[in-house]
Amino acid sequence: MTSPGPADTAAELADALTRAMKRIRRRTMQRLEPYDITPAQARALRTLAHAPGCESAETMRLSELAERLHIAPRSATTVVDALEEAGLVARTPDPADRRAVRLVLTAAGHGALERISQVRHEVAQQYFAPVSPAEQDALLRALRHAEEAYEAEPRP
Amino acid sequence: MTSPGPADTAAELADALTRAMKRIRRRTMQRLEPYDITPAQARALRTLAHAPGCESAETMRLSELAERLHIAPRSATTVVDALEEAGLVARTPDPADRRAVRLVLTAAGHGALERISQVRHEVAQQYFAPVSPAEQDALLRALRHAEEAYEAEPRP
DNA sequence: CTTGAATACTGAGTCAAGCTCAACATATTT
DNA sequence: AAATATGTTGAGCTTGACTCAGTATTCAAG
Repeated sequence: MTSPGPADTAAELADALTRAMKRIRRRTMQRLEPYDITPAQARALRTLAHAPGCESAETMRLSELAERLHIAPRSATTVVDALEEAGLVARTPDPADRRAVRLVLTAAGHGALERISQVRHEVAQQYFAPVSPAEQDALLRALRHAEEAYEAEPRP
Repeated sequence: MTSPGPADTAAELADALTRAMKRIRRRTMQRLEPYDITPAQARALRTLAHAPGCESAETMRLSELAERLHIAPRSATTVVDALEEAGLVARTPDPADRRAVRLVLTAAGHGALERISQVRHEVAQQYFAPVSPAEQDALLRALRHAEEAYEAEPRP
């Protein structure tokens, strides 16, 4: 509380980040509501779309989805049930392992995903409009820098 | 996906922000667990501490807390019940308006708050360690810039 | 081939943290 | 005196998770 060193900057950075995220999340949710996409579904869809090494096919196992969402497999079943009922995702058999279920995005699922990222883009663009492109770039680089370091050296 | 214009930067910025916040929140929670402070309680305490014009006394009405937390007054009652039971907050009568309840942090409440901000500082510092102080400053300024603009022109 | 492990589904019951609605007591304001 | 504001309470609902336990199918190793 005496000398405004790097400690304070980092803490204030965390605060500023929190505020920004709150704003952006809140708005995104608001604008996604009309489409009947719940936050949980949006998360699942985005996770499903960012399949790991699968460049070509958006196909993932239920267990893998659970892991990536940090939820229990039992919960993932319920989430996928909802997604399937909404016609956004289909459960298809895995040819290689007939116990497994592969989750594939339907056309509607792709559409929903499209809307989600569209809204995210718009909201973010609007929020960051007052920040100059150069500053935006700097921001992005700094965040990526921190993230890369985090990924490289994860202490759980 | 063709021309990396400002739209993409903003969107990627939102993504990066999301990731950063997730990391920081997750870690902070992990490190706060041993103290039996739930996220909701931490939020309430921090809100209570950042009383608006009250530089000297951390005193706030229940309705004000509800508003600032964006929760219903009914829910705020429950939150404060828990906080009071944990001995972190005390309900005291408002001398000026005897319907009202003023919420004041107890000594334990101040202690908890101290731990919370300590942990936040440490986690943030650790996460942003790979980012140079200059970059951190730039980051902070940019975020504040966006935030100020947001506050100035809120379109609900 | 049998056994054990893995993958997923299901049901039951729990929890946290919100919500609404409705009723109520007490104060304040008009 | 009547209307309004502040807070509390109870009941019941919702979301999005959780655990535990049991089942069916399939796979992999002995």
